[in-house]
Amino acid sequence: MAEYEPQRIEAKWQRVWEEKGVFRAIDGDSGRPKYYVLEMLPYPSGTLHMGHMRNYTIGDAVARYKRMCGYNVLHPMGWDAFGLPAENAAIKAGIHPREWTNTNIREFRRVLRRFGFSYDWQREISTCEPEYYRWNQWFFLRMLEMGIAFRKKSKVNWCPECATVLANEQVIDGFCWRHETTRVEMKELEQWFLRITQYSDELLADMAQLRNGWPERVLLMQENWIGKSRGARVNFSVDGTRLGIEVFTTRIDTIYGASALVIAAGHAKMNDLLEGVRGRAAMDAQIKSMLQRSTKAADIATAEKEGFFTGCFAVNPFSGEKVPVWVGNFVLAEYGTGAVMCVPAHDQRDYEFAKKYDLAIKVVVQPVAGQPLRAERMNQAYTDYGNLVDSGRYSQLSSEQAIEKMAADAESAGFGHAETTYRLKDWGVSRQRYWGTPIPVVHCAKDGIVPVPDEQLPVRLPENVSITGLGQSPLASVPAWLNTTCPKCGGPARRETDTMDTFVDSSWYFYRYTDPHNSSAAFDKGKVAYWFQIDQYVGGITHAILHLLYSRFFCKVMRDLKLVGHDEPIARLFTQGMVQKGGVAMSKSRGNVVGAIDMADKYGCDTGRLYTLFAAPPEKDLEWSEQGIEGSARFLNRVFRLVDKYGARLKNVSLEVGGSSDGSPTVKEKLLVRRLHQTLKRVTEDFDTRWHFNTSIALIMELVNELMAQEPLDRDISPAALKGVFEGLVLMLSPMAPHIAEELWAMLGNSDGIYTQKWPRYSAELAREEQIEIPVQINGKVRARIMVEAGLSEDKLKQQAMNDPHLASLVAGKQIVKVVVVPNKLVNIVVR
RNA sequence: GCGGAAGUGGCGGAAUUGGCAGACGCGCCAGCCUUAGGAGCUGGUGGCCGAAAGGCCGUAGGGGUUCGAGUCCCUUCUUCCGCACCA
Repeated sequence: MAEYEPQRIEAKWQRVWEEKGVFRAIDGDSGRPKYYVLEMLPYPSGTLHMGHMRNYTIGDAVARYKRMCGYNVLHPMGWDAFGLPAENAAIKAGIHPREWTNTNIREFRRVLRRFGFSYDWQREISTCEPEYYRWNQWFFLRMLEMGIAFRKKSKVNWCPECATVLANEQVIDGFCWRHETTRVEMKELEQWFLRITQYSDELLADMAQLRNGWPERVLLMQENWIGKSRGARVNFSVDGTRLGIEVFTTRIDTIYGASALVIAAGHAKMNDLLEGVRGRAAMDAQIKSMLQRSTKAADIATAEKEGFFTGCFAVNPFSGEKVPVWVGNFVLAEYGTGAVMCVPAHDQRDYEFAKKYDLAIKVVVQPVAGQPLRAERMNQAYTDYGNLVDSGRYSQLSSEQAIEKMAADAESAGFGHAETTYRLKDWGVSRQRYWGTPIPVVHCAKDGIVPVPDEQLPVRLPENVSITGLGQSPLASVPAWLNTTCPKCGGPARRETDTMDTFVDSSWYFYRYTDPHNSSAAFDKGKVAYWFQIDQYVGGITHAILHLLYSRFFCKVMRDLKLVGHDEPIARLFTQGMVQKGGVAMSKSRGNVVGAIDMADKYGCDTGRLYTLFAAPPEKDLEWSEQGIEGSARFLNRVFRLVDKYGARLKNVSLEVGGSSDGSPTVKEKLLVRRLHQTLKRVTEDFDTRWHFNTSIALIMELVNELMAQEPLDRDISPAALKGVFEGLVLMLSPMAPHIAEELWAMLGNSDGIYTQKWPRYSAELAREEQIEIPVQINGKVRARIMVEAGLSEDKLKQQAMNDPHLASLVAGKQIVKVVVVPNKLVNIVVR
């Protein structure tokens, strides 16, 4: 009797798969449909734990299933290898970032291989290699030509801990995304940006293409992030000066109700406005304290509204009314125009501000129905649309009509116009760090900023750099690298010392997998055309806005460069839940990780895979349970023992998979074959539509339970029938627990591996039950069950139910009002 | 505050189209086997009443539609996630 030894079996089959190259994707194979399934590439740092493994296991199960269904599957893996931790390690331990990174990559590769994921390893990429980042530089130069990459002096988010600039997307509630306790500061710097805002509308509109394949909430988060808002700009002139202050409003229809103009503390015209105003010094002090306080978003939102009157008045261009100009802490300098009109009756924030500082509350929009509003009776703002009152010649228009007409009138009168604003800002990509892609431009005293010519790419990172984490970009301290000649005039020039945000690397990496070794282009257009779009992307929800938005943006740039023919790179996205322990996501810093290798050593990777798929549906968070994984281990052991017990007897039996034996099948044969096909049907459906692997596994467990219940399996069942059932079982298990499946397949006498096998087709005929149990209800409560022939007509089913003696006695003496019959499902007798 | 997702036994979860609530697994209980078990096998396991047959209750709370509701509608509550003074 053999014993299930997962480690031995797993190593053995991994070797076979490797030797036969069974996971290789074939470029341009026209005989089979293509399927590109991808898991988000990991950042090689720390240890791989079961949270990572869950992600890869889901992708792998799908890849293997699709391969069995006859697809030419592209399932690659690579490394997001540039980034800060490598540099920090260099500072701390004196290891070169490249060495640190490559050591981690080796470890990650070892773990992923240990789990037997069906990657085409020949396509492996690592973003820190010049062969890869060279194309980051190439794309950057194209974007420079297109005007999408540009330089501007701007206030940037600066993390003192990272000693570098952060993108808006990397600032979380005013703190660094890597350092939860480090407050992000604002600094004025010359920076490189990518003009993602040029695609704002398209990024929004093309979500229509993603509606069917992406989770609703990811699209929603992106939509909110882009934050499109239609409204109008209106210029208020400051009384007694030549100064104008523009406001942005989505509710121009309420402008007659404006009782103040409120500007942000950081408003660009603050200095001009306060010029010569009395009490200036006190105001400056207040402004300063307001500017310092803008920190954590959640605090800001709940903070008490504060402000002060500037002593200036502005003229409402519609009404000619003079309104006081205030500075308010609730107005954002970065959004819209940094100034708002304060309409207390129709905006809740304005209402609170007005209440505190005793500003006039003037109702100018009345609800269409119900009691008319009266300012003195209001205890909150009325923010819905309605009909205008006390609004000059616009009175009686509806809000909708007024919004359109007033914007048009403002435009023809020259003091405003309709405008759309976005929350999305251009993507700052400059980083004052070493371990990233050098930005391929030089600074020449004569010619200014000059792009490095394509043929001089890649601009390689110098290897001998002292990294201190202090001060300027580390690249500035390598004179041999820094000093170069200007490609234009040949004179002395200095290289750009900023490197690119690593999100640039991951914005297009999945294209490189289609052509990973191309040294003359980022990729061959034909290969991308063959493999794209990505049919299925699998990853965590954490990247809902950063990576997934940047990737969409890059795709559109590539399309405009005529490199790709599609608008969106990813047809379907699946966001799997996190693996938690103690109610929180596994992470090294929390110290609650369950190591992947530990699991493989203790139970075998098949058990680890099976458990992560079984414990919860893949989109849900999963709480790791040591007892749970024991259960999965027990199950695989049971299957192994069962096949082992009868395998020898079945080895030399030949058959059609899942077929029945000749002649008249026994009751046991019919039952087991039927169960197999019923299971097959539902497991196939789970793979094709829902990805609820937990129910698939439950069904397979039920099949195994039935087999055990029917023991002994060498009596009343032909070897061929039994072998057919066993083989079907093993094939179904193979995408989820591939190693043990191969072993069992071999134990059943097959010399060709499962990797040569097609996914079994179920037969509706064989799956059909002959006799089924029908619950019979009386007034909706189950009172009896009757066994009837399957597929019985409505009339006959009703008749059989009514003829049942037990039911007849229950119904006796009552009036039958109605009988509801659902063929093959149930009967409900309604009595009075 | 806005937006979204969710709420089912002791636990993870199942119920795919409105049709037997609790599949499957964990845990627990009892038994068998064993020198031994963190192994294996068999049976039981939502609550209440009952010796049993059986009955009643039960999917966060309340209401509704329906022959029939975990599923649909209204409403309240709770939890989690995202955004957050976005004008």
